[in-house]
Amino acid sequence: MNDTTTPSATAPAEPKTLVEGAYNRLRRDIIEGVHPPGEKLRVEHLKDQYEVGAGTLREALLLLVTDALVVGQGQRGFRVAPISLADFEDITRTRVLLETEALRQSITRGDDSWEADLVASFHRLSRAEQKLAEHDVGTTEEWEMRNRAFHEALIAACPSRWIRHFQHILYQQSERYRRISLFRQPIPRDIHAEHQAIFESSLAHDVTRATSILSEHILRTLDAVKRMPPDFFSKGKASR
Amino acid sequence: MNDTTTPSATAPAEPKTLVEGAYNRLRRDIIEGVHPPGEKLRVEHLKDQYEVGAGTLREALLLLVTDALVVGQGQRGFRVAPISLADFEDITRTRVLLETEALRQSITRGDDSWEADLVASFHRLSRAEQKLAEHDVGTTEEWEMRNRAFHEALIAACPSRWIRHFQHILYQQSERYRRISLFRQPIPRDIHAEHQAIFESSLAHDVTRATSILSEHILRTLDAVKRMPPDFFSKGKASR
DNA sequence: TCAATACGTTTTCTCGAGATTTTTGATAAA
DNA sequence: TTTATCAAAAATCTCGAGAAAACGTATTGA
Repeated sequence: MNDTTTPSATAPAEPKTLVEGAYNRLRRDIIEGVHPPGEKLRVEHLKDQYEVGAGTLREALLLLVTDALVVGQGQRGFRVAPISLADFEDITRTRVLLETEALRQSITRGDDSWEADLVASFHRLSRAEQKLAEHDVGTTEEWEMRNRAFHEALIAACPSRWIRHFQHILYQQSERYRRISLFRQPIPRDIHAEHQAIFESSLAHDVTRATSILSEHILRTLDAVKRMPPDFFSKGKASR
Repeated sequence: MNDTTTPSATAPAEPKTLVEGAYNRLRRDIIEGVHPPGEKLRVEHLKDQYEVGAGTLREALLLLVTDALVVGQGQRGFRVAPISLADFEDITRTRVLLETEALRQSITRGDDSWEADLVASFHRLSRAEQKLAEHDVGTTEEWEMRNRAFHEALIAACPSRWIRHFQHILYQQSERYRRISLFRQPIPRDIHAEHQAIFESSLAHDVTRATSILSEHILRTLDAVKRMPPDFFSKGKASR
């Protein structure tokens, strides 16, 4: 929505300020689970870890409230936003609502340039999935970036900045759930096939088919998380 | 979504911290147009006006980025988010998408308690609209609060926190447009009749009718804004 | 007259220290 | 053992000053 909150997912874009730098690193660490859900985020400790002043780190935390990755309770500091199955179900269903609508508009309005970008990002994603299938270590990071880029390319032609903004937030949220759950067990789904089906029907401007497959694609991750051990979410309550 | 960003619209809830206090007052002033769109928000000037330190005011501005009422561009300070007809059209259509879905779920799941709250908030809104019709001065503030409360009561039974969160942001945005445009000219619409129709069909659990009327209700404000003088938005560019 | 450069001013960004508030831990009472 | 009270410790919130960057203005040269 603006420079401060969306530092361009494709090009990392050099942080122009210390606050932005701390914000970016903190966000990555939260999404990757370095700071687990519910953890107390003490300014005094974190300022050393991220090598910035106390005020600067506070501002970075405030910015993370924007992404709903951190919750602040006045006079009682900050915490990593907690997770729960109910929350992920909510995220997923809302994401389906927004992302299918965005894809519908994107396919309808998408021009040659949109198609070209989509082809490119699908190709990059395919390569990453190929490497992933060959069990190359250290490629999940790359896959995550390209998966995000692919999903953003799909809806890039949607003219609604607000839908894209909300989709960005929700994607970020679901990425957190995916990282701390899915990658701990082998992925049974043929994700590449799903992506290919979405890609081809989108390129063919088949709105009905594309949105339908995308919807299933997103919901399938919810099913996978539902099959996690039932006490998985309950332990992410508090750090003390 | 959390204490910091949603200080409970119904009960103003004493700000527990100076940052929250400055945040609340700044937000109100931006929505009411005291700080017009595009205005540069200089910390040095504003800290005296709102009687807080520079760092504190900076944090309040950061929080306003969450609501997309302020945009910050690293190393170049903050501005009131600009407005445009295209943006309002986007806000309105996205709001229709989310708010009709929320109402659908709310009507489906709403119990007796939801109905009771809805009846109460509609009554309060009706009284305010009565006073407004009698040209009582200084009641628009009250009407705004009750109108918001009514719209929130409608979707209160929607179980999705995320949809309600996004709806809250979009409502706030459209309130800004409404205040700086609609109330400058007499309101030709019979808004009370529209509200009554939404109220009655919702209470009757008539999903199709309720969502359809709500949709028209929201879109009608867009039509009204479209009839504003064409140079209305272009002057809200910059302050220098 | 216009463009480009250099200087001075304004503003933002950053940090560390002091004042409040919350939390912790121990002691005493029921 | 549990509950209540109170003091110490830790963390948060707040402020003002210094460093860095951006902006506006005046000067210079063509």
